[in-house]
Parts: sequence; C-alpha cells; structure tokens
Amino acid sequence: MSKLPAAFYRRPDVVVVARELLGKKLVSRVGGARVSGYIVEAEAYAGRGDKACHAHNQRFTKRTSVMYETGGIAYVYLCYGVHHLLNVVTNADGMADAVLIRALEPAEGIETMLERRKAVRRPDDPRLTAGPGILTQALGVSTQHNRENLTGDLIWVEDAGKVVSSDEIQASPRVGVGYAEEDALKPWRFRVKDSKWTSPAK
DNA sequence: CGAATGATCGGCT
DNA sequence: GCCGATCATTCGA
Repeated sequence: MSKLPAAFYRRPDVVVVARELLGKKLVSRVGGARVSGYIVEAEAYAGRGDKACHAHNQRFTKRTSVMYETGGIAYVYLCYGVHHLLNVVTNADGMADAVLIRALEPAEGIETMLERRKAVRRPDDPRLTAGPGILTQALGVSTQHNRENLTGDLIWVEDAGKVVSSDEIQASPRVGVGYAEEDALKPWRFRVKDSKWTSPAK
C-alpha cells in the first residue's frame, strides 16, 4: 500500500508509465470519504509529435500548459462540455506527456460512488466507474482538481501489490482520435484483458 | 440511436 | 476581443 513517488511519473517513456499504471489503485479523498479503484484501462499521449495529444506540435495554450509541467500532477479537463477527464502528467518539466485514465474497477467507497453516480443503482453495474468521464464522477474529481499534486493527500495512486503481467495487458489503438492520422493507429491504449470494467474489445 | 453541453481554439473584424 | 466549430462522451429513449 505505498503511494507512488513523483519519480514514477517523471520517467521519460510515457508508454511504460501507462502500462505500469494498470493494476495500481487510484485513491481520492475528495469530500472526505476515501474512494478508490484499480486502474484497468489507460491511454498514453506522447506530447510533441503525437497528433492525438492536445499539446501536439508544440501547441502551448492555457489549457495545455499543465501538460508541460513536471510529472506527478493531475490534468483534468472538460470534454464535450459535460465530462471531466482525468489525466496523469508524466515526464520532466517541458515535456507534454500524459496518461488518460479511462476505466477503474471499484475497490473502496462503493457506497459513496453510488451516491455520486445517480444513474447507477447496482454496485456491479459497469457504468459505475468504467469510462473516462464517469470515473471522475465516482471519485468526485472535477476541473478544480487540475494541477493537483498526485503525491499529496487528496488524490494519489498507490501500489496495492496487485501484479498485472504483460500477457494480461491488451494493447489497441486509442479511442476517438481518428483525426490524428498515422498516430491514430498507435497501440497506446492498454486494457486489462477480460475485465468487465473496461469498454468492450474491438 | 441521438441530443445535450460548455470550455477552448483560431480566425476574423 | 468576439463568434462559431470542435470535441479523448454519456444517458435515456
């Protein structure tokens, strides 16, 4: 049960960080209650040079600036005007790499998740935490947590001793990034095989 | 299946 | 500075 150190996120290869995040436990204490889930789906976005990334081609705006900061903080942004998506900023200062957390398997605080996810009634409904825009609801995370330090005591990732071996990891092209041309085909979406808490295989 | 929903970006006045 | 197109999705029919 050890919190991942900043050094975990600051490594240069965002694809490696994304793979290693699978099976780790994402914990939130937003609102007081401890709520957590195992990461079962994540995508790597490799900053400059990755056309699918918000910060591709050196794009630097107020919104993307957080991705250029030193690894170990959260990047939360609003998608479709409705959904808060949670990313983990990786790599060194000046490198715009990030990992999008796409799905969780609930671990602790399921009662709290059910309260927050009004559309869901049953604790085994995949719509509780399986999806990038809804896992943030379950954890109480929103854009006000942009830039939150992941080594602090509000939101963090810890190693719960769960091991996901490489043959349990399924790599595939990323979702919804068809506009990214050749980068759309890169298999940088990682899922835990056969987990009902990920979106169905393609 | 399709509407909802709003911050952000870029191009124009 | 402002306006409209865009968007890494979800939920109720």
